[in-house]
Amino acid sequence: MSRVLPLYRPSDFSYRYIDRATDLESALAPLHSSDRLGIDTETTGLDPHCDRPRLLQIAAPDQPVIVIDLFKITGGQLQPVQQLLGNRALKIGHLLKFEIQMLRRIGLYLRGPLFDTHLAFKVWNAGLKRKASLAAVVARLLKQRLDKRMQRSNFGATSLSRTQIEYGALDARVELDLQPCLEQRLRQAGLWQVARDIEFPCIPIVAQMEWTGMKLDLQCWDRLNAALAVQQAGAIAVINTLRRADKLQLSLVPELTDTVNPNSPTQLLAALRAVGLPVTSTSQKALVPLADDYPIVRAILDYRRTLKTAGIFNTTLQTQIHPTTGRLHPNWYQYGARSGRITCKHPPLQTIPRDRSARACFVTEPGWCIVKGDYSQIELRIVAKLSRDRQLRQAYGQGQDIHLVTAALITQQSIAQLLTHPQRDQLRQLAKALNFGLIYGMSAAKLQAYAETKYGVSLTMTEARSFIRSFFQAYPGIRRWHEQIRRTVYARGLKEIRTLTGRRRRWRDRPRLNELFNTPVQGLNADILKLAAIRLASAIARRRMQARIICLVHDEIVVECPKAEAQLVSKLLRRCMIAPARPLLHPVPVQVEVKIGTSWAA
DNA sequence: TCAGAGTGCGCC
DNA sequence: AAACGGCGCACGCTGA
Repeated sequence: MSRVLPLYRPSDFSYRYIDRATDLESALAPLHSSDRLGIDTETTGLDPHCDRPRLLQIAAPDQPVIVIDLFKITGGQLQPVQQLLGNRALKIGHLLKFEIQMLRRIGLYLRGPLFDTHLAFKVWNAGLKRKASLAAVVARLLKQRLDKRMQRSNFGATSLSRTQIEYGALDARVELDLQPCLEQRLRQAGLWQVARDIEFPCIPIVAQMEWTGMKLDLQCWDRLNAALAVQQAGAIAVINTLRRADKLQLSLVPELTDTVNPNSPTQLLAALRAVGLPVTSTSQKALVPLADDYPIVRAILDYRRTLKTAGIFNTTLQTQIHPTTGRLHPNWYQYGARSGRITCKHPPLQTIPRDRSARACFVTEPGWCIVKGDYSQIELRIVAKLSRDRQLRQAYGQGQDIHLVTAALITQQSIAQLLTHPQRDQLRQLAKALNFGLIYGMSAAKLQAYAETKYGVSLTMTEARSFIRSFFQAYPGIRRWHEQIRRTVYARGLKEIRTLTGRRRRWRDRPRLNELFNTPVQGLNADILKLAAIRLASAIARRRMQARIICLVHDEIVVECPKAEAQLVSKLLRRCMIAPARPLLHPVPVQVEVKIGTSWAA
């Protein structure tokens, strides 16, 4: 049963509304001695490149909240505000990436250590589906109700109502009450380091990525889409030879029957069965084995592949180019995935096809270039570290091709023998499927399907089972690592697991084993990427360079910089990616590949 | 009519 | 018993 919570309204609450530049300096003076400041803005909208901040509310302990009207006080008059925002006090806010961008819009820069109550709540709750809005966090932690009715009111109005101003002041004030409460919980749960050293320092980078965005070469993109359209037309022509099964039976005039909609699994399945194909599903897994024998199946798979690229990117990507900046400004979610990974949408830059032709459309301004760094096989290296498997560690230690090593181990051949093996490439592909699947506890049935669809390797169930057996015999450390997680977490019914840095993922119900195997790996991967980005951003800032991080894709950092900075950026990028990873993966070596180019394809 | 679960597939 | 994890998006389909 949900009881109605009391309205949030601290007894000592007061505020001062400042709309004259002459009052600003004296109003802010008492706040300079405070070591923590609650920060909030009220804006005319959510787009930092179109909309404007109207109010800036700054709360300090035992002081009235200062509410500054940014329509009335502007430009150089805001100098005293910048002094405060740039000082060494802890800046506390909810979703600070947004405040940072809005303030930047009017030339104010928020500096100093940050404490984000949204992210702190995420760190504490990762894995649980809990709302993390300010009101939700206040309700859960302070057991009070935050009045949000003014949130969508018109903050662009010439004069603001008393209620609007008070509402803004309360939002800044509540940050001061939330922060110690959240910090205590994080400390008690052993999550303070993750919040302080990883999540909070990452906020300005995320703000920067949203603010800067990425440039799309529209002509390049159109050419790509034209080529895709041709491929797609070809595939559709083949598919159009299919007729809707229901009409096929009913109609005496086949010419008038409808062709099947290739996007409808139901219609497709019926049509394929009607022409005599032995299928029970139209999933990739079911269709791939038939592709060689039936052109129609090949056409369906081709169609789906081209549709994917064309569908998302032809229509949506172009419409998402910002009218003011001419660039794509995705939303980045710093704690988007339960594992701690960053996610991205509108547009989903992290799912842009990997081929050169697609990524080459992501470019930069004349005189600038793109430098990108990739971790080589970071997930498998993390497994080598966590499982302490001797084989795996040794292979990485000697810089061997890990997929080939696995191929050698399961076939009981030496690598030298394998190099001259007639099916060398196929065996390596199979080993790749094993490496990526089995570390997270994949079943024989799934392995069979996975090897087929992803790597084009056909296996019988018996073969799949025997490969799994050989895999774990070859890597007994991985088996022990699984066993240990099963024993110490799964069997005890624990509902959380952590990464090496202490990041935690929780479950409401009992987690599945596979999730328990995966989370420490994917989570540590996220930790490493964030640490690397933080290090790089600070190296760039220290040198007052113009370079900026514009995209993070799980094991990849993309930077944009003037050409003159390229060499230095590539050096820093490599150094900053290796530095945090090395101690976390020790003794497993880290490998980073850096490229300089004029597009994301580099 | 519309929200939402389901399918399928792009990325890591 | 059931079994690789993490996402976002477009689509057809379903049920209220």
